[in-house]
Order: sequence, then C-alpha cells, then structure tokens
Amino acid sequence: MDASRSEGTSRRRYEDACAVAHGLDLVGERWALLVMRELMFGPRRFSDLRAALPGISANVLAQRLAGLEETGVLHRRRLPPPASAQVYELTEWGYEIEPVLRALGRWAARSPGHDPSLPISTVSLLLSLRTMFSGDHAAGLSARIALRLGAERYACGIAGGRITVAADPGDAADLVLEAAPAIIAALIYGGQPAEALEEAGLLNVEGDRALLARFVTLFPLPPKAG
Amino acid sequence: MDASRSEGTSRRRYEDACAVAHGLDLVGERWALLVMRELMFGPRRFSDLRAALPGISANVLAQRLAGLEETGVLHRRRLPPPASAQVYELTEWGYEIEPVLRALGRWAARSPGHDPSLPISTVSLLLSLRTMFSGDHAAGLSARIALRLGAERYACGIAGGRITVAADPGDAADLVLEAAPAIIAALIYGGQPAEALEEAGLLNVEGDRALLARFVTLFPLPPKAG
DNA sequence: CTGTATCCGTGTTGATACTG
DNA sequence: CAGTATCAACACGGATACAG
Repeated sequence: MDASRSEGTSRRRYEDACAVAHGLDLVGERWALLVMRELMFGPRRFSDLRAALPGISANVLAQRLAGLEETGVLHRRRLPPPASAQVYELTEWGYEIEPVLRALGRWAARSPGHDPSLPISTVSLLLSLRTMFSGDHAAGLSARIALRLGAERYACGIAGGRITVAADPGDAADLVLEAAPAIIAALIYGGQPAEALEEAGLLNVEGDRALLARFVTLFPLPPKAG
Repeated sequence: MDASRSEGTSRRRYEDACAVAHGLDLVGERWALLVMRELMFGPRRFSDLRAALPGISANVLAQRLAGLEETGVLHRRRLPPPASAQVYELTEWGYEIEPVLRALGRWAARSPGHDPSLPISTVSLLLSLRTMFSGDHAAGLSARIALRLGAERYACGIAGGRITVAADPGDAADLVLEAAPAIIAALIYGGQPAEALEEAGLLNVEGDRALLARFVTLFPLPPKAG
C-alpha cells in the first residue's frame, strides 16, 4: 500500500491528534523509555546503556538511539580526545521526560505484581529516591548523604523538605553509604536492617548512624492496590 | 501451535525491579495506554473503544482488555437488563493512571512533530482540558461551561483557579458549546476565531460570549522544543 | 574495545473474514 | 454487538560478523 519504507523510516504511528498518542509515537516503543531513564543522570556510552538494560540487544538499542535522536529527544556527542568515545545525551526537552517517569513509577509501585527482587540499575535507584521522597517525613532535616554505588559516586542533599540527587565526586557528607544499588533498595524500601546488611558484608556505613535511621524512613511506598 | 495463550503467560517482561520498568510491563504494550485513556471518563463498551481508537483491530483490543483485566487495571461488568451490554471500567487503581497521561501529554505537546490536524477523540479533548488548564489564567473566574460533543454532554466547571470536567446531562450553564471535538480543539488550541467556525456551521454557541473569549485563553500550550 | 550491520527464529501486530 | 480465526507483515532478541 505504501512505499514510504525507503530508509527504514516506517515508524508505526497512532494517527491521533491527542498529545498522549503523539507521546507514545515518540517514546512508546519497547525499551525507549528505559533508555531515557538511563540517561537521566547524564550522558552514557553505548555499552553503559547495554549493561544497564538487562535483555536489550545491540541492534534494538542502536535502533532506539537512532529513533530518539531523529525526534530530538537525545543527541550523540563525541567526547574530546584523548577519551574519544561517543556518548548519548538527552536534550533539554529530553530531560523533561522525568515527570513521566516519576508518575509511571509512582503508579506502578502500587501494583500487586511488582517484584523488587529483580536486578536494579544505579539510575533506577537514584530516580526512585527523587520519586518517593516525602518532604513531610523530612521536616526539619538538613543533611548530605554520599552514595557509593559500585564505581560511581552520587550525593543526596536534603534540606527544606526537598531532595537533590546528582553525581558528585566530593567527600563532604554527614553519612556515606557504600553498596550495590539492590542493597540500598533493600535497605530503604525492603525494610532490611542496616546491621544485617553490614554483617553480611553487603553494606558499608560511615558517619552519622542516627541520620541513617532517619534517612531510610524518608521514602514511603504507596499502599498496594487491589 | 502454542497452547500457552490460554493462560496468557507469555507476556514479554523487562526483568527489572525499577517501578518504571514494571509500569511498562503493565501498560507499555501498544494501545494499552490509549485504551485506558478512553476509559478515563467512565465505562465504555467494546465498540465504543474500537470507534474511538482509529486503527486498532478487534483482536488487539480484545487482547489488551484481557491483559489489563488480568493485571487489575480494569474489570468487565455486565450492565443490568434491559441494557444487557458488557462494559469495561477502570478500577480505582486504574483511574490513577491519569497523572501519567497528563505528564506524557504535557511533554509531547512540546514536540515539534505534533500534528494537531489528526482526528481526536472526545475523551482526548476532555483530558487535554484538565491537563492544559492554567489556574493563573483563570484567576477570579467562576463559570460553568456545557460541552455538547456529538451525542454526549459534558460539563466544565471553573472556580478558584481549578477546573473540573465530567459527564453531565444538566443544562444549567453560563455558556454552551456544541461542536465536534476537533472543532473545540481548533478553537482553544488552534486559535481559530469562534465567529469563523460558527459561520461555517461547525460550532454552535449559546450564552455568555464574553466568557467564551476568556475561556479559550485558559489552556496555554507549552513552547515547542528544538 | 566500542559501536554497527546482517542473518534468522520467534512472537506480536494488524487487516479481513467469520461466528455466537 | 462482541468478539474469534486466520494469515501476512513486522518487531524483537540472539548470535555473529564487521568497522573504527
């Protein structure tokens, strides 16, 4: 019927003026939103993305990146020598997908079928902190928590009932947590006691332990549906 | 060929503890979110959904409805006689998908590729009113606008910088607009002057025309990206 | 080592036709 | 009206081979 497939551009679209439908045209394909999730804390290389997305295949990842670049959601950039590697970075508009990720994550957290024991990426954990943080629970608290997740270092600042989460190599922190993302998740969302995780050698704590006790209460999960 | 479809167990899932990924497991399949969109203003029948979703085929719609029912997002209900028809209705949890639809719609409205000239459903238009309404622009305004979209009647209440949109057969309104959804969209978002639409016989206005002039300014679109 | 391209088996999607 | 059956086209994911 149509010969418009010339350059593999036959993206299947909803023919619908609704902005939601158009949004799905842009980021509704399998993996697309998860690729964007992995870019929320800054540019990443192809292989970083592949490693963080269990199950994606190289060709699908390449397709998604090309598609998202074409629609202006991200762009590819070549790092200056000597680190002449290519990275993918969200555009300003691309970063604004965060409210969608938060709303979807918050909604899905109520699902009876949610299995928190599956693997979790660093970015997912950090994003979940932004999503689930409760300003009410943090009333009167002002603190800085360093997170050492594998090789990467992030910092989490809490003040005035708000939270910031960002990459940060600095060392000035009231509390330092060192563990795999899944362990931090078990600590905060799974109610695992820090002592048990430390004894098992899965978690390393430095600094203010009273702050740790408070910190793990700042991210309440919504009640399950059904 | 395979007998595994009877219990729908072959759903392709992201093996990822991230709530966003789980959300995509639930509503990330093609058409799923648009089916939910069409149910946002109350139960609908199979054929209503099919008519409102241009391009969906009967088997895919049936599959989506079955899948969404299985995950607890909607349930099917048989209307009491004599109207013994079957309808699909979101669960309480299902209705809570609205923030996701709003965030995605708001984000996609900034897309340079958004084509507002495509067909638009009644529900899409109503949802867009909730999404794009600006309390600032409505400061000091209190009014009731009746919308007659084809055979269906909805009412839009504005007070205290907030908007409500719901089905309503009532007639008490300061302003009555009667037109196809695409025409209302052209009026509000496309900047089409009401007079031209009336002269073309596409729009019928009753009531407070000064209110109409104000009403169409209450839903500012975000600036385009790129 | 990083990123891309090409094959191929399989499952999903979508149009038409058909049944209760 | 409310779906099912059938089938063709496509998308996905794995493996492998290729290019800078």
